[in-house]
Amino acid sequence: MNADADSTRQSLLKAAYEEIHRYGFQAASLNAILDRTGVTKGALYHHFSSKLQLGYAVLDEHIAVELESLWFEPMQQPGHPIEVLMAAIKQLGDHYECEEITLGCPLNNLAQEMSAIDDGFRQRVDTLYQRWQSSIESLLTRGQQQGSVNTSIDAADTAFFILASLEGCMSMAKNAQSHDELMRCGKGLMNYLNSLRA
Amino acid sequence: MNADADSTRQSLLKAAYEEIHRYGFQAASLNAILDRTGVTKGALYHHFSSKLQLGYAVLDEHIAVELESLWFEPMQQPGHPIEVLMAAIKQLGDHYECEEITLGCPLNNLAQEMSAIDDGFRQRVDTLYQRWQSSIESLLTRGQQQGSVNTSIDAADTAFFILASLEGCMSMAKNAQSHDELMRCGKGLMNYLNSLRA
DNA sequence: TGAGATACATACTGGTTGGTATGTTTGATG
DNA sequence: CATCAAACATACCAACCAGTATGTATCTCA
Repeated sequence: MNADADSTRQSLLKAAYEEIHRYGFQAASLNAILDRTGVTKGALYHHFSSKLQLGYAVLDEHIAVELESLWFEPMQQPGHPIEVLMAAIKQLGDHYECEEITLGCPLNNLAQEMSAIDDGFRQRVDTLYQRWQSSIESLLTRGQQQGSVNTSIDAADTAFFILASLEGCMSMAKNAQSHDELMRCGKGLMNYLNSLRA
Repeated sequence: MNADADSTRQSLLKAAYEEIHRYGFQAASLNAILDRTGVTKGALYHHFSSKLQLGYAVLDEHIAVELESLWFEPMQQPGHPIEVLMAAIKQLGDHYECEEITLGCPLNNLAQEMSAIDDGFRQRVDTLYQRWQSSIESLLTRGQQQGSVNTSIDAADTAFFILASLEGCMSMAKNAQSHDELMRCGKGLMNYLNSLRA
């Protein structure tokens, strides 16, 4: 694939991501994506064999990459595990504020919409959630070994609950369409995280 | 409206609820709902002026009623607030197990899908969430007055976080398609609730 | 018993959807 | 320079969608 071809592919992915983020996968219109990019239908079907494959590519190549820089990288920071976690959540909240709270977490949106009706989506989302969860889990385990995190908790279960709460907070904020509600929820989450200290 | 007319209306609401629960509102097909019920299109548009109004009716007359019996009634039980809360959550989890975990919480599904693109849905969901939250809040407040709940927490913020976590847990379980994951998440939630005791 | 409203039933429409068939242009390679 | 595949472009299609126009039973009530 030459450079031009790759750039049209990327612009399709970006436009598809935005369209899906706003309207969901099923309601996302290929024609709208084409209008937005100026790409023609022939070009789209040259790069992606179907709407479904385009959706998978958005997950694999766009959302997964964004999650990498927005979450997995901040989690690599040194320091007190609880504080690293809080900082990562805070950063996620800030980014989330910028790009329209009302659109929700792209990953959670797709999970909600598609996991019950398409297994390809479900498995991809599941893989990302598992990586997400284990990144939290290993942070907690490290803290337990260092003596900075309460050893009476189960790291895996707790990590899972933290992730669920985080998604729940973003979900509630999306519906309330209010940053205040997100902050409110964030407060509850921070309280909980503090209760995990040793 | 006579008894026959009301029963066709109810069967439309039920089928619409099921179709929406599985595929979402936008992807729900009126023809599929008609096939499922044996009702004709003329009858449907006699009872509901549009697909949107049908969707609103599903929220107002089906989901709201279900939430009433599944949550608000159990919350009226006497006893230790934290234990009442836990019992209500457990009951919700049991019911949730029966009717296909993979379909998710009907209210949360609609919130996710529609709140960003239709204000009628958003406001209805918001109202239900607010009632849901304040039912938890008043339980916590009662506990604080009785001395059974930690007085250092903010009842409103905490109630909001509990609700968000609950929705998050159901959301994660939906994607994982596993009751084990729901239980895992429930364990985390129970731990958190226990930490709120005085 | 007759008039009018309620409760349907049937057939249809315009618009949109994802997808395809068939072309043309462009760029790499021998 | 010729060749061939990659990278598009245009026009079209059948299926489906929500919604409507128009007709007909049935039920109520004066």
